[in-house]
Amino acid sequence: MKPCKLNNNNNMEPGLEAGSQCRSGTTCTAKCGSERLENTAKRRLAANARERRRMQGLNTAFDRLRKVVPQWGQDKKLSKYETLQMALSYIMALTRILAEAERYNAEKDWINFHCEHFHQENCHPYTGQKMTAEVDPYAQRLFSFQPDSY
DNA sequence: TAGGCCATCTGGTCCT
DNA sequence: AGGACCAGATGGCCTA
Repeated sequence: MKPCKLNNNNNMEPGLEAGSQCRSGTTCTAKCGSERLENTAKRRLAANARERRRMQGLNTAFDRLRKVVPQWGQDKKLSKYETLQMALSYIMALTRILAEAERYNAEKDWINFHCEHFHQENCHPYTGQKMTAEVDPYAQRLFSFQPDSY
């Protein structure tokens, strides 16, 4: 039999081992030991259940992440590792898009301002029209996102 | 059948 | 003290 390693039983003094004296005065015999084992087993089962719930929560979070991350081919669901890698790549791509868009807007404003004041005859001021990917080099460059290979 | 992925159990550690 | 978190072990399922 294993020694009384655990000190969580109220009847046991810390550090006592099987066969030594309990607080109640009884010896730590089969009954005491079996109660302790029972408590240990109960706590283990409770811990297992908590761990299961925790992992289920984690998996739910992974499923939610899979839904918002690009999936290359719908046939096979991304593994957890792939999901994290894809999320990382996706966030970086979106960050790049934002940065480029801001820079693009700044350039556009500056050009419009420059035209209004200095070169009106040669300018084609920005009208807010959408540009297609075929004619807009920025759009082509920004949406060429590919997942990292690993 | 080997390898990848996953769920679960378990013991240890940290935190409240 | 008890719960959360973590990492290692193990076994099942699936696919190439």
